Amino acid sequence: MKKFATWNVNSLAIRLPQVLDWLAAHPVDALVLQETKLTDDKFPTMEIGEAGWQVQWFGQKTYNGVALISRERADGVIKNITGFADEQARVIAGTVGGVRVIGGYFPNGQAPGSDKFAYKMNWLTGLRTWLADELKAHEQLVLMGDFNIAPEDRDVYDPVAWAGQIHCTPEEREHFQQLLGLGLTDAFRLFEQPAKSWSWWDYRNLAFRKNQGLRIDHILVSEALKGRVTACEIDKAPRKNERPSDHAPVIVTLDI
DNA sequence: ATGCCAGAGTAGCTCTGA
Repeated sequence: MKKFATWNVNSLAIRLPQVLDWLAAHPVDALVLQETKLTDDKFPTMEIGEAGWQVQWFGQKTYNGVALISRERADGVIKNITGFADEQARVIAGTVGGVRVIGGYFPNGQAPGSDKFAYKMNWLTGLRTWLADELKAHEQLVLMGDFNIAPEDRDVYDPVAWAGQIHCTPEEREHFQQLLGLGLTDAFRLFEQPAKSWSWWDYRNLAFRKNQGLRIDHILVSEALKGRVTACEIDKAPRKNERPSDHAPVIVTLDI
């Protein structure tokens, strides 16, 4: 049995103690982090290593930044999307125990029609092109991260208000479907899930207390792993911490 | 119609996030 997880921590400098606590309680094979918001020289390599974990990291100043924490050392580590030139640190990939683990912090996109939205579309195309090659090279693959896409209306607390808004545009949802078209499966939807399951809640408006959120953090698995998924859950517990990230971790369990 | 909250850096405000 293997477990993999993803968590947008919204600053690892702030959230490191919570990440170490979470790992101690959830001994996963690999955890990918997004929005570390740290330059590589400031990454807490020591603290993570002392807790008994291997780690690969790829960051920049102020924004973005990703990491791959694993029990076994990750091989074949790649940073960002091969073939897609990018100033922003958004992807880290590595092979852990024979499984290709890809962690991504997908662009936010800000608003349809903006430059940032155009960047998001180009980035998604670049990701898909590269992923096709990764899937050819690695039969067992998990793509995890903050996709910044709510795939369907049931992934949105108020789909009428959010219709056509960022994370919910037809263009973004089409890109999500094209990722599935590569042979990937949304592990969360392999199971019956509670209605109103979200992975992100706005810090404002008491959104968590009112359970007003979006499901934008996902775990997609390759064909070879699809039949091996035994569970996929969102862990809301860390969102109840005193100083939480606005995102919750998502965990997948595989019978491999 | 807008901002709410949170984090980081150019700092005592602006930018970005979702």
